[in-house]
Amino acid sequence: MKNTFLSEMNSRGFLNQCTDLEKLDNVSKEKPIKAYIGFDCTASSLHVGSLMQIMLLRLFQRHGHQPIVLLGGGTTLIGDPSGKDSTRKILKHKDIKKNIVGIKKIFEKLLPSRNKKTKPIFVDNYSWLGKLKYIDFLRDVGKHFTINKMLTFDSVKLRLDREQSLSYMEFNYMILQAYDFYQLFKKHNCILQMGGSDQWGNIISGVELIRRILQKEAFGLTTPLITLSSGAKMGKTEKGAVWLDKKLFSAYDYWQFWRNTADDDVKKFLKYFTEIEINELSNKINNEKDINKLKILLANETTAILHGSKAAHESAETAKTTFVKGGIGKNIPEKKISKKLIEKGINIIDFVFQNGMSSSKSEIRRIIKNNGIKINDEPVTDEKKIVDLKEFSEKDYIKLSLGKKTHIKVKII
RNA sequence: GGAGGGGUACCAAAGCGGUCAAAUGGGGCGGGCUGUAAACCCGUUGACUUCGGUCUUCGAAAGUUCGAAUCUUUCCCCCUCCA
Repeated sequence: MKNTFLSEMNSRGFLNQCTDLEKLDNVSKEKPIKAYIGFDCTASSLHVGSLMQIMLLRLFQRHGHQPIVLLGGGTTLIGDPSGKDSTRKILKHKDIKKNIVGIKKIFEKLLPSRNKKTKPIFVDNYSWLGKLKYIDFLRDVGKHFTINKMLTFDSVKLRLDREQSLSYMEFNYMILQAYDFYQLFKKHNCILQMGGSDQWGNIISGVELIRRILQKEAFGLTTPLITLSSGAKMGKTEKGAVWLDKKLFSAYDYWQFWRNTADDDVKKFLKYFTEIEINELSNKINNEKDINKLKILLANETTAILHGSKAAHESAETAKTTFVKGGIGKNIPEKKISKKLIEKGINIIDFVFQNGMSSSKSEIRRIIKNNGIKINDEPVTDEKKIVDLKEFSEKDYIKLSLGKKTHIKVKII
């Protein structure tokens, strides 16, 4: 294979399954194609769980193709049963609309749009699903699906096997997604649908629907499921989901998230989540003995892609001064406190509590007992300690730490 | 429609009148060792506390009792088997 979008996908480890790899490669070599990935609109932002799909769209663009981002304003009303144990709570239409606005912003940041030929096309499947007429839909689309076959798809089968209920509404999800593909094929000549491996069933339903109605060939391909060495789900931390929106998850935290990647996941993540040329990347991976340097590289690259290289640089510097030099970096969250309060003196527990480092005073007490609270890197041993101006004798701020990783700067104003 | 089993903390799961803020395991958190990793070890894991305690928890509500997660009644929800 030459350096095509598929060959790069393959060498970066994105390729899991494809309906017809060879043919798709040929078609995409001849001329630019369009591909789509659908995204649920269950929240107002996306989190790293969706990042792989976004990286895939960027890769697709780099090779001169045009991506279509399908925002599931219609399908989110139903809820995809794939890979889920139970029915999700049903969202209101107006919430979904709000979510779409938020999610679109993320994409606008992550998918370059300067080049007219590769700039992303945004569609909301509510625009056609919302207009469907039930009887017509059943006659035109429903007749192409057999219950026999639908029952064999994992999304349905697993639920039934486990005797978990699957509503008729959810049962229809795959038909709607198949119909989406059909619509995009017709309207935009979109010949490829991509997605995570759990989407395989839904994707091939669409490929088949297109073949049946239009007698045309469409393609589907999936990416592997990301598994962490720990077995946990990607993107969950003690602070909750790792959002791609700066307001929900700061650039510094984002950098830290990647910096804290487990050893066994680093190489894989570098391939997935950075855009370092693949040969160059392989060299780096093979020659770098110090795995921590690779983690820093990963954190720098991923943060630069999402929040810009300036934010990445600052986060790296902050981490360096905070963790390596034991100082206090620029991007450390800063809290302010009035001089008056400090002059009066404030109990350490209240001080930590008011700075939002923990939501429970009991927890703060416990952590103090375990030497987990530090002021300017000195452990606080007495939970009755009063914080006053003495602590600020050298500078107008102090470094307050909870555990090894949570540090804030408290400044007097 | 019939018969039975069950709902306990973040999750799983013990407890079945007082010694229960509730065993144990997982997860989380803090510490140690390290490399801001993994593994391992120690501590901790309802809230508040003047560290004496106080308050709120065992599906929901009402009741019995000096005293209830434990007994009674009603209600809600899950599951298994049979038809």
